[in-house]
Amino acid sequence: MNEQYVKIWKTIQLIPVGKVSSYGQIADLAGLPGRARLVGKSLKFVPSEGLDNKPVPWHRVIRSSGEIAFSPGSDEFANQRALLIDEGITVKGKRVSIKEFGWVVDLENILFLLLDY
DNA sequence: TTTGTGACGAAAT
DNA sequence: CATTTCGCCACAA
Repeated sequence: MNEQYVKIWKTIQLIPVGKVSSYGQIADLAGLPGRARLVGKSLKFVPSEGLDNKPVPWHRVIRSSGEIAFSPGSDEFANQRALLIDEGITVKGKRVSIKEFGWVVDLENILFLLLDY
């Protein structure tokens, strides 16, 4: 099991319902600055059963530009979009309304309590 | 070993 | 806005 992936997944589990984070932010919070691409890669292997008996809300991770990473029209795109909307997050086209719901910057304040570095 | 490719990002143009 | 350029780096060919 890849150590870095686990750290990334654990960090993603800290994103509250109704909020989103970016690949880069997750990388930073996971202690892997500059490794946004690695986050994307890890999401490909997210355990569908979850981790530590908790789900890994991969759909709450989007680009720093505020857009969903998948190409509009793909099944993956439709899937993520639906999951976000189900949580009450508005998505226009491929753009998530960050202005309304914002990034999970507060994560930095509670991170040290939940993650062991 | 070199090269191309990513669920990326920031800055410059 | 959109495009380019460069940084990052695991992985496959």
